[in-house]
Amino acid sequence: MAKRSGVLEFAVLGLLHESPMHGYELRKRLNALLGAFRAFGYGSLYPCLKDLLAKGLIADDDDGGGPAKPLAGRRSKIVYHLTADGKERLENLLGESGPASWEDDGFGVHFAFFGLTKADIRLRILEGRRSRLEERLESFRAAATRTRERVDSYTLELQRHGLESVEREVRWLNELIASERQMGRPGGTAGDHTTGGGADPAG
Amino acid sequence: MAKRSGVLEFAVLGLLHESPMHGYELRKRLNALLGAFRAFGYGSLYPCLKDLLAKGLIADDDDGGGPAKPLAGRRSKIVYHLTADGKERLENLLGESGPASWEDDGFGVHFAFFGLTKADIRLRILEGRRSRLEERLESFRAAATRTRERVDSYTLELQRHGLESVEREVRWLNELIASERQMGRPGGTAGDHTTGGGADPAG
DNA sequence: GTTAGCATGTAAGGAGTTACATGATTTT
DNA sequence: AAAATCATGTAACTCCTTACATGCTAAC
Repeated sequence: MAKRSGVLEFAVLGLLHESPMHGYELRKRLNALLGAFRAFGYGSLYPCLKDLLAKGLIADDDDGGGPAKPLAGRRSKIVYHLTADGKERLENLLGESGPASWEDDGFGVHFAFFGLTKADIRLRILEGRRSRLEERLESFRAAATRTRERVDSYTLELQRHGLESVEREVRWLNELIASERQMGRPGGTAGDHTTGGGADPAG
Repeated sequence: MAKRSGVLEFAVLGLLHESPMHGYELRKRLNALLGAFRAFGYGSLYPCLKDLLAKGLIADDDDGGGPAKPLAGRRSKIVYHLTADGKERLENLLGESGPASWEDDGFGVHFAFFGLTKADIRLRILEGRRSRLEERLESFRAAATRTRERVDSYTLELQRHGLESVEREVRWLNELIASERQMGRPGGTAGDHTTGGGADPAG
């Protein structure tokens, strides 16, 4: 049930919430936004837009906008925007803080739209992610201990690097969580967020 | 065409090359080996074994081994081993050094079996991976520069973290490449490999 | 006026996940 | 003998990728 929870759908809704866009531009923004951990092609994006359109979560500006097509029968750009239903769906997605938002993909999108997310949800997602990673660390370390004698140095090196990467992400999360907690103190307003500042992340 | 090139198939062949095993154990070893970046369930593994069996790349010990089943009609363990064809296929996979071996998944498996890989191939894969990552860095940085003004601090933080992760992997690769080059010097033997030793990987 | 890049789409299919279903063996 | 864990498997499904197909628009 957890699944990968439609990263694309979420990202598209989130981006269209900021401003209406057409597919081609959407794809660029998408890959700039998620670039670090995910990339989509047109073959994924356009069918997704089609679905969202069919579900009534987005609409193209052509509907009721009169003859907006400048030339022949086919328009060359289709600008999509969120509908009321789409906004509602996005709100629901933004409100989720379960397992789906801790997985690699899910976490990435959720984090990318933290600017639209309520403070308590942000914190729960960050903490969920952290314990997810800590679980992984434990099982890696357990597995590493059990099989240590019979692996070559390359395998070992791969495991070491993987482990360090995860440890690094945990430290990152710790900083973010601390920062969130400090922010939440005074009024409880979910407004502005100054990115850490200093806090030199020396190992 | 590059595809994701059957990570599972490769990993299974590689593990069975070390020693014959049954599915359940294979899965544990698999997830210990690749754990850092990939995990598979039985729903993936068993169909894969079935395929490999059908292709004649692996065989279960039951074939020609007489009545090895200790009890009733159903055996409770099925131990697989590589066939000659399977060994050949593995050799081919180990000899690949194209784009498929630079992608996230592909690289992971290839690296996991560097112990079985020839020195020149190892070097080519490491260098291929490095330039792949450097391409990514460039396009990220370009995208970041273009869209900098209109993203919130969380998006920025996500991109920064992603960028640093990639930079970190590049540094790791640099160390590995240097180590490979030094190793290759004297006799040209692809035998033993002492893992770096010191070389404190401080940021 | 042609190349390069913008822009939209579809059909076929690969790769793996989830949930389900079942039985054997070991531990308590 | 109950519980845990070992062990094997299947069917339905989701999500995404690849390759293909097409036309518009700006630059050179």
